[in-house]
Amino acid sequence: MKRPTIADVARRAGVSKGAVSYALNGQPGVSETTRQRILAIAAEIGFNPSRAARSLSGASADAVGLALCRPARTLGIEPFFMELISGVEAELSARSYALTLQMVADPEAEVAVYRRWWGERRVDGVLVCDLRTDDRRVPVLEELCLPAVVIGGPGGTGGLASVWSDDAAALVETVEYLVALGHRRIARVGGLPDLLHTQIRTEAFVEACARLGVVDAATVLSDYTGEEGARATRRLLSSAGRPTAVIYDNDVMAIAGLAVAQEMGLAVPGDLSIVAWDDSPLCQLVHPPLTALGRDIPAYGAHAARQLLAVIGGSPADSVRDETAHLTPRGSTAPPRPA
Amino acid sequence: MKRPTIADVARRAGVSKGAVSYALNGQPGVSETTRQRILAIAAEIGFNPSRAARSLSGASADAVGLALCRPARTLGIEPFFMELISGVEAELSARSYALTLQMVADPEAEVAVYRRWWGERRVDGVLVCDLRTDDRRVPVLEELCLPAVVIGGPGGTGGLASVWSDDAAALVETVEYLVALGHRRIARVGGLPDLLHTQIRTEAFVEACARLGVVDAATVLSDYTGEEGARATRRLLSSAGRPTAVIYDNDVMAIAGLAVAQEMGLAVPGDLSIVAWDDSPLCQLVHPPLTALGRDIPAYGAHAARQLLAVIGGSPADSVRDETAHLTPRGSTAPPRPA
DNA sequence: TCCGTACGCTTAACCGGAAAAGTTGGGAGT
DNA sequence: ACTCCCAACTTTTCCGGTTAAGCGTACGGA
Repeated sequence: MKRPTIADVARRAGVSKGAVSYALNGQPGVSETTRQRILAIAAEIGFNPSRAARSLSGASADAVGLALCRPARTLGIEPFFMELISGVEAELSARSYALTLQMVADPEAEVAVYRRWWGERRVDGVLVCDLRTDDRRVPVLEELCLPAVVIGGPGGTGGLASVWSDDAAALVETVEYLVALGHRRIARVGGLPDLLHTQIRTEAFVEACARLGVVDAATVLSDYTGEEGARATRRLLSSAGRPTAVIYDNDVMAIAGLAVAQEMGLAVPGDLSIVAWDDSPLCQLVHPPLTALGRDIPAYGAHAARQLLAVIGGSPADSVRDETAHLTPRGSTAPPRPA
Repeated sequence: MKRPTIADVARRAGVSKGAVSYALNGQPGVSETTRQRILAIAAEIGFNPSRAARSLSGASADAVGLALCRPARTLGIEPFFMELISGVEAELSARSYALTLQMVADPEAEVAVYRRWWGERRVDGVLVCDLRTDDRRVPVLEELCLPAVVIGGPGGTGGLASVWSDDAAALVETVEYLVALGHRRIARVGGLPDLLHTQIRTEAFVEACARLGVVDAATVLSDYTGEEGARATRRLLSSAGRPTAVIYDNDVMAIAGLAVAQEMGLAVPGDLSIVAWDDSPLCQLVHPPLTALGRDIPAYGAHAARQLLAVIGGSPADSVRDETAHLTPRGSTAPPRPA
C-alpha cells in the first residue's frame, strides 16, 4: 500500500500542496469551506504528514531520547526504570511526542549517542538518568545546546534543568525513625558508588547518625542486584558489632537481605530491622512486609517529561524538586531486642 | 551550537555536496585521497547526516517501534518487558537502529499508533506484543504492509512473521512433574484472559490434567498483579477440595500466592507446592525459593529484533520457535503431605 | 471611476541529504 | 595526432513537507 503524500490530498481536493498545508496546520490562507473539504479528504485517505519532510523544513522531530546505562540484568529486575518510563510516556504521548530509547554500555557511549542524536536531529531533547559526580555528559549536552532534563541531583547538573527528590531528607527521616525505635547500630547497603545520589545518601546517613548518636554507622556499597545485596548483608551480619537495623538502597537488595537474615536464623524484625528504598509492590509481598521509602515514580517521570517539553519550548532551565520519599512502616521494623 | 550539514563538510573540503555524500557512503566516485580527507573533516567537525533528510530521499527511518498496551503498574512490576526491551535494544543498537517506545491505553489506540507511524514513516517496522485471539492489529499491519514481528503465538499471526515459545510444552512438563511428585489436585492462576498465550496455556493445562488423571484442575484468571494473585490464591485455598499445588502465570502472582499461603498457615511446600512462570531473580529471593519456569527473555527479545530486521530487509515472513521455558525445581515444590 | 486591500489561492524556494546525469581532464589505444 | 574512455567531480533533480512571495478577484471607500 502506497503512503499518501500531501500531493495526493492536493490532487483529490483540486488545490495546491500549499493550500493543503495551510488547511492541515490551521494557518490562515484558505477559506473555511476549503479547509473542511481538505480535512475530510485527508482523513479519508489516511494521510499523515511525513515526519522526515516536516522536520527537514525546520520543524522539530517530536521525539525525546532516553539513554540508559545499566546492565540488562539490573534493568530487568528493578521496577524503577520501567515505572519511570511509563510516567514519561504518559506525558509524552499526550502531546504526541515519541520516546526513543537506547541502552548503552557506559557513559562514554552515552555521550556518543547524544552527539549522534543531536547531529541527526533525531530528538528534540533528552532525559538524563543516573547522574554521577563530575558527570561528563553534562558539559557535552551544554556544548551541544541539546535541551535536557537531568533526573537527579541536587547539584552537579551545571546549567541543565533538573528534577530531583530530596533523598537526604528521606534518609534523615528514616534514621530518626530507627533511632526513635531504639536502634544504635545501623548499617546501610548502598548502590553504585559513582552515582551522585549514592553519595548524597551516604553523606546524609553519616551526618544523621553522628548527630543522633548512632554508635556504628557503616555503609557498604553494592550494585543493586540481589546477589550483591545478599553478600553485603552476610558480611554485615557476620561482623562483630552486628547492626540491629539495615537500610537498603533499593527493594531488590532489601528482599535479598531479608532472605539472608532468615537463612542465618535472625528474626526480622526481632533481631534485625530492615528498611527498603523504593517501595514497589514486592515489598508487600514478602514476609514480613518491608518498611519502605516510597514515592510515585511514574509521577516523577511525568514531571521530568513535562519539564523537558518546557525546556524544548524555550523555558529557562530550572531545577525543580519533586516529592520527597516518605516512610511507610510495615512489619520489618521494630525496636531492637534488648541485648 | 550550529549543527554541521553536508554543505559545511563540502565547503571545508573544497568539494561539492555530492562528493561528500559519495565519500561518506562508501560509494565509488571519489578518489581514495579525497575520501580520506572528507572523512577526516567530517569526523573533526562532528558531522552526522540528518535522519530527516536522509530518510526523505528514500532511505529508511532506521528505527523500529514497540507499542505496549498494559497498565503502568503492571509494566513496572513485571521484569518481563524490561528484559525483553533490553534484549531488543542490544540487537538494534548493534546495527544502530533506534527503538521508539509508546505506551497505549488499548488495542484500538495501538492500531492508531501503527497507522500514524506508518504514515509518518517514523519506523521501518514494529514488534507486536501480547497477541490476542482474532487480534485486530494483525489485519491492519498486513494492510499497511508495515514490516512486523509478532512476539507470541503460535497461530493467530496471519501472514506476519512471529517468534514464539512453546508454552504448551512447558506447561505439560510442569504438570507431569507435579503429578510425578504425587499431586492430584492442581490449580492454576492464569493471566489476562484475552491474551492468546493465556488460552494456549489453559488448553494445555486442561488437556494434560485430563490425560494424567488430575482430579481437580481449576484455572482462575487474573491480571498479573500481586493483589489479584493474592485474591485468587485466597479463593483457591479456601475452597473445599483445596489444591495441593498451584501454577502461577507469572512470578509476581506466585510470590503473592506464597505470602497468602504462609498467612493462612499453610506450609510451602508441605501443604502447598508453588510453581512460577517467568524465572526472575525474585524467585530466588523469597523463602522458600520458587520452583520456576524460566527462559532467557533478553535473548527472546534479541531474537525477535533480529527477525524484524530481516523482514525489513526483505526476508519472507516466517514463524520461528524460540527456546522453550524449562523447569528449575527449587524449594517450593515437594510431594503433597499424605491426607 | 479608480485605487487600495483583504482574501484565497498558486508558485517557488528551501530544508539536507542521495543519486542520476552531466562535465571535465588525462591517459591509453590506434 | 586524434579519438575514446574512464576516473573524479560537479550539477541537478528529487524526496515531501513549510512558508514567503506573487497574483487574480471582489469589495469597499473616496
